[in-house]
Amino acid sequence: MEKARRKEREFNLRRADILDAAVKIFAAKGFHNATVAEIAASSGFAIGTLYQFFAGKEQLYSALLTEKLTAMYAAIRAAVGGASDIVGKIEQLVDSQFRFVEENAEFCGIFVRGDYLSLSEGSAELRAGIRRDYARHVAFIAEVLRTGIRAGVLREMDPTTMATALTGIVNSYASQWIALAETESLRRKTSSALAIFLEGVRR
Amino acid sequence: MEKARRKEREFNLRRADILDAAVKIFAAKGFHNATVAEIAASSGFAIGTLYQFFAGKEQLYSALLTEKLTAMYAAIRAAVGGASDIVGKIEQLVDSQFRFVEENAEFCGIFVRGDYLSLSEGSAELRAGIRRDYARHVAFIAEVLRTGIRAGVLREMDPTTMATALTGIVNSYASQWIALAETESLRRKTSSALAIFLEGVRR
DNA sequence: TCATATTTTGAACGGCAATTCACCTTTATC
DNA sequence: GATAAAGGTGAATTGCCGTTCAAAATATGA
Repeated sequence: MEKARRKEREFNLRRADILDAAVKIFAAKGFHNATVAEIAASSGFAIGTLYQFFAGKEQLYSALLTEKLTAMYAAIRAAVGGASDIVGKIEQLVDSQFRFVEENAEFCGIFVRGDYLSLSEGSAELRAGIRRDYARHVAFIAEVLRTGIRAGVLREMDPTTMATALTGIVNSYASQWIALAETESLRRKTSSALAIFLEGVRR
Repeated sequence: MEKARRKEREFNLRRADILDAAVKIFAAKGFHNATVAEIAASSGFAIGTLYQFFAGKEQLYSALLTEKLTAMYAAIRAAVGGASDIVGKIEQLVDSQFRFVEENAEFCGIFVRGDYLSLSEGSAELRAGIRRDYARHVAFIAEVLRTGIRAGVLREMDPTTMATALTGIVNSYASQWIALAETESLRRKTSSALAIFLEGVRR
């Protein structure tokens, strides 16, 4: 049936519209202060309609976070995979992360508010999932760094410890940039971040 | 009047008891999922009594955060002030921060939950205050680093940029330590953090 | 000891916002 | 064009806590 195809496409379009409206509102007011009514109004649907797309407010929020973060991690992996030498990979790591933040400033604002995980106790899965994905991301970075150590380019040091430092630096710059709503490109900080980290870990 | 003295002392003791109970509960469940009734029960008072000490739930939470953070920043400044050379100051910075986190693991857990600022829109002051104090802290670190640059020990680079990197590294280690509920001392990471940062910024 | 002031108490109130669902409106099928 | 299915609607329902406040308990002092 060709009908089902179109139906599904339209369903996904509407769903995406809702998510787009939701990002803005969640970023502006946080999970608890955003109301379902507001998201409905902003996306041009009635309250009840949202419940056709998402089982509830938390599921909507959860979908938003999970889908965007998955895309971010994928983009970073792709960028890193594109570079051949370790230093290039580290550069790509920082640069692709900064690029994502710039291109999704509104979404990333959710994390800077300090309340991105203010969920009811019931949905511990989202919390756990986000943590797990983050841990995997750090592990991925550690793996990249490990190859650098093996190759003798980076100094002997626990790669997870190094990866934690690198993500710390990157997140710190990104948070700062979002919090101050700077207009200048965040990527101009790439060289500073790299300079500090690379000199710090290079053999 | 000697009576007033004792009254005040007792008032402060009770107040501290409430805050102690509140830390545990807020750290375990976050601001929204913690109920006033729970905090009251846990501190051994009736609900109504809490309202003699704090005007409301948010004010209680606000007092908790503000007072502890003020103490933390003061402790760090004192530690840094105790060292004479730049490298010593940076060491103290990292070490005193880690010490605070270790000694106040429960409190710091509030920040790692990802919902420490999930407040009603009304109390933007707390949010603003916490941000302002953090910005001041970074500015303080930048000032310390600037002296290191002037002295020719650290490389020429915007000190605020350096400070942002340093706080990023430190926060990253601290968050990791709390999130994983590690039993080993966090301070064993001091040398790694310093190694990376110092090599990264040293001239 | 008793009257008065102070403090404590927790049931009841009230507001808020997520969710539901009976009723429309649109679309599909014959 | 009639009928049915699917999708959309938003007022009403519901449950949840923060907050209040009249009454009870306790402290003060003459």
